[in-house]
Amino acid sequence: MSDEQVAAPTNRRRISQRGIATRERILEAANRLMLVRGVNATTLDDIREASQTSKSQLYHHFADKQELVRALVKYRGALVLQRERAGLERLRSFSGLVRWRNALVQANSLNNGKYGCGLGSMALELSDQDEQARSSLSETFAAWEKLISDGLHRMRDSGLLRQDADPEKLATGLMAALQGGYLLANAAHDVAPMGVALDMALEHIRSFLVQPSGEPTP
Amino acid sequence: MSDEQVAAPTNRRRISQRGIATRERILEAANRLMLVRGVNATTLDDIREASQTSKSQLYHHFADKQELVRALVKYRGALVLQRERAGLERLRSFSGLVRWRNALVQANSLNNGKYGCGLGSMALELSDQDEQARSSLSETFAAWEKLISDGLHRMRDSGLLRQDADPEKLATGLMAALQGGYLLANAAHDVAPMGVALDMALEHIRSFLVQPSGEPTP
DNA sequence: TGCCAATAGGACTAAATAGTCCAGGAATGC
DNA sequence: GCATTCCTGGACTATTTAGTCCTATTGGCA
Repeated sequence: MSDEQVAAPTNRRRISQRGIATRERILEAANRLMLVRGVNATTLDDIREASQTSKSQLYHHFADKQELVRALVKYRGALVLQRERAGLERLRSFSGLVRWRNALVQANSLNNGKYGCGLGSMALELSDQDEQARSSLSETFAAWEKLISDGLHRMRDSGLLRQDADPEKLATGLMAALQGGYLLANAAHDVAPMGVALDMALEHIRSFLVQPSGEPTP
Repeated sequence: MSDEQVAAPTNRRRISQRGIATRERILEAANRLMLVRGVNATTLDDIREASQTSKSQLYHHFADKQELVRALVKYRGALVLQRERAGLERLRSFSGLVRWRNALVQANSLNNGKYGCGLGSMALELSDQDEQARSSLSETFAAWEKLISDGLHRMRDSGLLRQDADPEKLATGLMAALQGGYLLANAAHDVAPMGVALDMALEHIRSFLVQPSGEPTP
């Protein structure tokens, strides 16, 4: 309930609390439905019903479906970044990365690998269909990677990582492993490949530690 | 023209060459269109037009759109495996992996990262929508990974890889890096992240070489 | 309190799209 | 070469779905 700004409207009209709440309800419903069914397979009537609103409200808050989808891209991006910021902004050690990895794997295992990453699935579905959505998603991925690479920079600055470690490339590799892991887990309906993929990326990062220590990643 | 069996029909009816050719033409058009627009965003009329066929032919060869999509999943899977078999079945050295990586990156760079992997994009779009398609895709991924892990087994047996290398896990990690790389490249419309992701996976494999040798991956 | 814009409800329209049907032409087996 | 089955063309229907419109209600503000 602390994320009202996540759904902040962009227009200049006078706007009431009730209107904001409705808009939020629509986005929340779209988020839920489109995560499991995909964007194109979700109809506006589905969203209308799930959000307990009406057609006119949908079109009052969003010009058309495309604009709703674009708003959803931003909405989801803000949610993911909010969540990830919480988990990554104090990252200072390798074990912190392991905890981060475990949290993601555990969350995904709750639904047996289904649905995957909300951003990744939109990325494949929309990238070749809506340039604006694509670039918005691309920015979100970049911001997400930056959260990781910032942490790796801190680790390098504090002498944990060798100087020849490249935080940006390591972050990109980790993100690819994460997204690829989501994808394979989704296809297999089994979280295992996601764990394997993330472990590979973590091992790679570990190889840049100044003094390799600790157990192999679990 | 050596891939007629790729589109082999499954029914028991008497079937003519002409019928096979039409079916093939439909699948080929569906393949092309759905790669760039996605499955759900491609209509049967699009396919009818692109394949120079008629509605009745579509429904003569496929019960409905879902069955066409399922056939496409198999068709694409067969094409990918055919291509990958050619590139992987003689894999015996680390430099062979590097060549394989370069070929994939180069192919993807031709369209600036767009469209991604035909299997990966279907996986995210269909996995939560059509259980049959999902399991078919999952099998194809497994077969693809096996091509890789078989090669890694050969490398381990010949003493190139250390005994503690786990070919199956390494193959899963490599596949995740590949799919995640495709996804990020598609979102960014830039092939670079795909290269970084594959390099990470290759470095990881290289760390299991008995005597690390050669230049860093390009 | 009363005005006015924002919000809500929901029937309705238009367009897109999946799916059906039938009649005629082409292969194939006997 | 004839009958049977497959194959093709395209008009047609039914359904789904995006998008519109009109009326009623609510809430903020002078």
